[in-house]
Amino acid sequence: MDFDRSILSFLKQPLLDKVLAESSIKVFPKGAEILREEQYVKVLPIVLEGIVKVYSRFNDKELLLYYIQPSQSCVMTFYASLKNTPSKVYASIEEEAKILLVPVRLLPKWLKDFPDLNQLFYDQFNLRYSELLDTIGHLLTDRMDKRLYEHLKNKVEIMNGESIKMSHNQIANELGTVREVVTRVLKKLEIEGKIRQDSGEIKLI
Amino acid sequence: MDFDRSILSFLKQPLLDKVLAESSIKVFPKGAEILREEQYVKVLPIVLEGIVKVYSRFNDKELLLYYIQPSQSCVMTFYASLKNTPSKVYASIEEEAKILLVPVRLLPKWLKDFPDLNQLFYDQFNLRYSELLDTIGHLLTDRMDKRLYEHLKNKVEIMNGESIKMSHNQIANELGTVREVVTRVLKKLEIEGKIRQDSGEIKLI
DNA sequence: GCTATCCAGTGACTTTAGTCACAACTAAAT
DNA sequence: ATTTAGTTGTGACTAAAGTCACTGGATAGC
Repeated sequence: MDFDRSILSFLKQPLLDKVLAESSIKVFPKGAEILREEQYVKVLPIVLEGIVKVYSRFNDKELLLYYIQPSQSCVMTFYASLKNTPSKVYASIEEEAKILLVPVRLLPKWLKDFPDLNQLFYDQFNLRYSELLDTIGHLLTDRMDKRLYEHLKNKVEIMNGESIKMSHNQIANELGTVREVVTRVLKKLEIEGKIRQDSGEIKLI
Repeated sequence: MDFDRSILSFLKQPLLDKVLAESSIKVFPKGAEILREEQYVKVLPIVLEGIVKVYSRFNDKELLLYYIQPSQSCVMTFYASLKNTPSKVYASIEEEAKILLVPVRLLPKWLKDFPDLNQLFYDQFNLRYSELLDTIGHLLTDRMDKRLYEHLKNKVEIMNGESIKMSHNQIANELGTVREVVTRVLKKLEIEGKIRQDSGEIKLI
């Protein structure tokens, strides 16, 4: 159980002890798929380190829904587990992640014994809903150049890095568009002096 | 307190009595705005009869988010009230509605005393999130003709009526597009024999 | 009646994104 | 070293949606 306890500060004693006693910790490598659509869920993941990406797929198009950062959980998984319904989304590891796996069979009891825990999930639900609303707003009103630029800006912030190492194709997927469009728009952003690309890296300016 | 009690069957005794004792019922006329963005909320509405429309606005464009049908509540309002944060969405009356207004100051206590109540809100949150996901899916993959047709189909189903009486402009707003596009696409759907328009009514076929 | 306002219809045009086809480069694999 | 697969860059084209400008109808208020 080697991790920074302050990450779980949202869990008060004595709940924290109970959770830790029943849970396990696992490290997942970059790129690992941890949740497939239609999958039934048996553990609730709480991210301790790293970044998890949650996305949806429509026909052949994908769309990034949100990132789960340390001390956040996947509220979609929570609900799916609570109701024992299959997940509607996918999750994969964006940056190698250490994840606390909480067995869901104990959740109902904990929610009863520690009602404050509900707050946590309400907050997450609300957060994700708000993000989705923003996404819709962007889809509806912004053109690709703005969407792409905001996406990149958001990405470097969340990864708290300098640059982005992704293929144009991957980026296109996250935005629900196609490679050529990304290539073209990136070039345009480069000419406008907003980004710089070299050797497969994209740097914001 | 004149309404069909079975609509509130999701509230078990003795909570139901407490809620009814503290709440009031009000009838709102078609078109009334009951929630503005950025508004702080003091009552949680539970729809007993009629339909409430919840929508969002991005710059000048609107987009329909969901309908609240009888026995449903507005989970966005719930959260806003719980956290005392302003609402991010708008709500207006689509069909004259009888609404139970539950004062939010009592909610925290009730949630503690009757933990099952949380389920209700989780369900609503999940429902709304799923709907929003669908909306995004349609925005991302469907063209206007399909979006419009599905929208109309959905609308008659929810209103359980036969036809739709709305101006092209209103429809355009709900879909986040403009009047001319709706006019044109409706004409196209009419030629394809999927709908019929006469004297301001749209009938599905 | 006359006028103001809202609504539907439509042609012409522009813009944006997506599609197609193909060339050139890189890096890993045998 | 040669093949293979994945990646980027581009030009030409298409399709969809949005914009503009204007028409004629319907309706409500005075």
